[in-house]
Amino acid sequence: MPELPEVEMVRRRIEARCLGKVISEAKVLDVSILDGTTAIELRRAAEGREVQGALRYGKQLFIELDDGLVAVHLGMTGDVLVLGDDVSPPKHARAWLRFDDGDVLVYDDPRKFGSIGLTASIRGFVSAHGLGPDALVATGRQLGESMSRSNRSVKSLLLDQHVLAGIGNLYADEVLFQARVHPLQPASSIGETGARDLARKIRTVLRASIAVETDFGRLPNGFLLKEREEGARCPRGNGRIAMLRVGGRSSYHCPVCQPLFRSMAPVRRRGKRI
DNA sequence: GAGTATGTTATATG
DNA sequence: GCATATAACATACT
Repeated sequence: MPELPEVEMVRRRIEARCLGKVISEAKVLDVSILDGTTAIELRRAAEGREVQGALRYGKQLFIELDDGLVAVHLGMTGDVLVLGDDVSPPKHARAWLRFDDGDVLVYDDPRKFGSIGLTASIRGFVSAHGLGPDALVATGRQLGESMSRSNRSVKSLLLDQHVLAGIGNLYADEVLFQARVHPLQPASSIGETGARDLARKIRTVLRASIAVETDFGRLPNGFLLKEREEGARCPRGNGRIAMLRVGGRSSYHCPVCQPLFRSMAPVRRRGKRI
């Protein structure tokens, strides 16, 4: 489910359905999803409060209450549903907020990699977690700065939330395909121009997905996500899609469109002499 | 049973 | 201590 565009969809859902509602009951069904808080604390923070906003930073979601924010991370399989009183909750509901009008906001998460916590401010949360700039607003300069001083592969950097917040495995592949960059290309070889182009492609790809409500089938032609599997035809007609592992994650790419250029000298660390 | 999965982080390694 | 790579987390599905 959840990379930046999917989280943005959830944010919009909450904004559309929950704004101005007062929480009558906050219930935690599985405490293992709580991060840095307890069920008691969450109740105290939420019950009787009004939902004033739904915000997002990278993949992180925030439900703004009168006094503080509920921080929700969807992990790998998390989702937030807003259901009527009469609808039975999904099988893997882990927590819910019931509103005074009977609607229920349900946090559903089969694999329980997600989390729910409390925070006083987004600024504080972002700095405490060391998150990089949100992928939708990150500049080429910011990206180039991080890339230039890393010996890692460009894909590992795109996935690193300390560098850039919001890109996950699927969108990383799409961005690299659009930019015609091989996932294993050393980040330090990307250069200023390359980083500017990557930053542009990141915005294009994320916006395109949000525009089709993350329904990959409705993406325009030319998007890898429409058919991201080994042996599929390259969307540009240049060959077959191949898969390799980068940092333990499957990485689909077109070896023809995205050749690997070997390679440049690694970044020299401080203090090293030849 | 084996292998895979949209994420993060603790732990290991050099 | 730092940069980087890998294992582990829990569950469902092919």
